[in-house]
Amino acid sequence: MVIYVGNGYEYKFDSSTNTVTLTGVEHFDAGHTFLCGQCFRFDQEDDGSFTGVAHGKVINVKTNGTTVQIRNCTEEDFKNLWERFLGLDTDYGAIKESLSGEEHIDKAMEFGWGIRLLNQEPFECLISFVISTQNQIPRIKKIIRKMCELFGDKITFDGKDYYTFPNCHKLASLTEEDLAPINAGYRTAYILDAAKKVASGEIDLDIICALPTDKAKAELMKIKGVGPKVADCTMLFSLQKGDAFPVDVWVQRIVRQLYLGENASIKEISAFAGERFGMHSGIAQQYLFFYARENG
DNA sequence: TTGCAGGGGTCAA
DNA sequence: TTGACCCCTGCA
Repeated sequence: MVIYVGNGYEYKFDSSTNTVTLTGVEHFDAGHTFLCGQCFRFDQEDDGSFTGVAHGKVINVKTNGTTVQIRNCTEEDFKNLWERFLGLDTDYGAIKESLSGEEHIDKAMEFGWGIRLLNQEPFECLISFVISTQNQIPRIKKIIRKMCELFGDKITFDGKDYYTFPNCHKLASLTEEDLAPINAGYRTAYILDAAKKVASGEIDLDIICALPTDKAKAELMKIKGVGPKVADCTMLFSLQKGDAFPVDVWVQRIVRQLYLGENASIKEISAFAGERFGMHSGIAQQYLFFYARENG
């Protein structure tokens, strides 16, 4: 069975192995997408593929040129979850065209040609980036892994155990003592504050998603441990705010070096992004971030 | 082996 | 605007 999906590629579904194979997919590479720092729950396998958990399910994603293979994936889940999760419903050719025309961003886009913005689950994304503050990726992943092991649900794939991300009610029911084993340090209180505000409805991520970016950001920043950077990451990676431009140390470095000079403030960097990259600031940030980090 | 600096920021004063 | 912050890692 071959079905035209409508975003420039075709897909085949093999029900005997629960594998979806897409052909003719441009602008997508699993390594670029999962290693550019937007998510912490997908790990690389020996064969170069990536396995991770989202939406309470495990999938394995492998790219080879313009072919994408997704294992442990039903046809229904592909259409309802993974096409959107992986950003395969978005026309990256058009986005890149609108961003190009200047040497630095062109070089960054060429380098990270296969990055797509994932559409992650908002609560998981929020908590993950609260954990990310003043922290390094291996430790962020470790804390999240431990939290899922202790408070998520176990699912098995390929003979290995994986764990779902605990929901807001589960986390809101915990104490700092319960969370002590994950070693999140001072972030533990922030995790609990976020979980309680979301569980109680004081912070409604669906409503925030429908707000314009500046208002959504102000709402998110009512949570302890959520400043401008964490709010921008949450909006960009899970609330479809493509104009959000998270400014972290790497982005500061590269924007100063390439565009604005040593003395540019974070405010000036944000303003520059809005003017230069507009509604696609977020994906531009990912290209620049990946380019900066991979090249020191 | 031990000690120290610094890390995908944020809070509080 | 500035220091402190949990804990971990890399590096003398």
